[in-house]
Amino acid sequence: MLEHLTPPTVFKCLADETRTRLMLLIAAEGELCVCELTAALELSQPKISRHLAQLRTGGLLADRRQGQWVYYRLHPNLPDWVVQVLDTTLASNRHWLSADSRRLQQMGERPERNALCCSPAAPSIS
Amino acid sequence: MLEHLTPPTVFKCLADETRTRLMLLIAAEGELCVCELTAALELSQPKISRHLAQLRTGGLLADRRQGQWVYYRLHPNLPDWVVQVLDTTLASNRHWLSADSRRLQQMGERPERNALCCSPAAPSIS
DNA sequence: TCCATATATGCATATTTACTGATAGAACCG
DNA sequence: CGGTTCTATCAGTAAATATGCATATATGGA
Repeated sequence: MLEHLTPPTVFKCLADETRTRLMLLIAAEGELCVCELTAALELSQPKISRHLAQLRTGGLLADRRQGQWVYYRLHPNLPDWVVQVLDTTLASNRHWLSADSRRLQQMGERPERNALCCSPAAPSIS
Repeated sequence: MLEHLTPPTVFKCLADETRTRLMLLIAAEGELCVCELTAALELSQPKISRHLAQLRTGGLLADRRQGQWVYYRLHPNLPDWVVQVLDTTLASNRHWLSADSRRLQQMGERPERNALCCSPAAPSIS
């Protein structure tokens, strides 16, 4: 299903500042909901949602709804090389992402994640 | 000089099938001239040249002229994480690149590379 | 100098992609 | 049910990007 994730397909998904920030934040945090991402990136909700939809359609992200919130995580069947690319990029570009990370940490009243029944999402890199 | 190579900037350069193939072939081979790349990808010379120019302008490739040929290699000051991303992608997508590699190997009368005075280009991954 | 080969670029066009604002859908709570 | 919050999508438009063709530039050799 995800085996047609060719290199240019993946890079096209990442070829936008908003989408790169979304992917790296999610790779770093494990799972985030739309409102958290909207707050972290300080962008309009429709804009965030549209880019998330693009990443979901492209097979890079998976989503689950819990109550009123929709949480996004890296797609569980993402090929290893893609995860490696994200981790490598994240590891060397923490400072580039730092403002977003900070806004996320300082965000008040973040929705609480309830444990998943089967497979809790973990960051691909701590 | 290359420190403004942010993740989205790099991914934008790679967000095109032709450019991804060019970058991975060059990463695999070390140094290739325009006519070799044109033969490997079976695309028109202006198209190849234009994409190479874009990669050069973006700071991903460096070029040198030797006689009538212009050779392209990964930019020597490319940040480590970019090289890692390329190597990771190449390692897991050899089959995707195989037709291009084969055409390159089977190409007749490839121009001969003379040794550089200072720093011979080596593949970033063998 | 004239010609052949290799590479780069200008221009017009076509395609893709992103953005804004408005609105629709879904879930929760009283 | 009615209101509120969170998320998704639609329509129209603007902007960025890719392409083909012709042509310009550069090098080497007869």
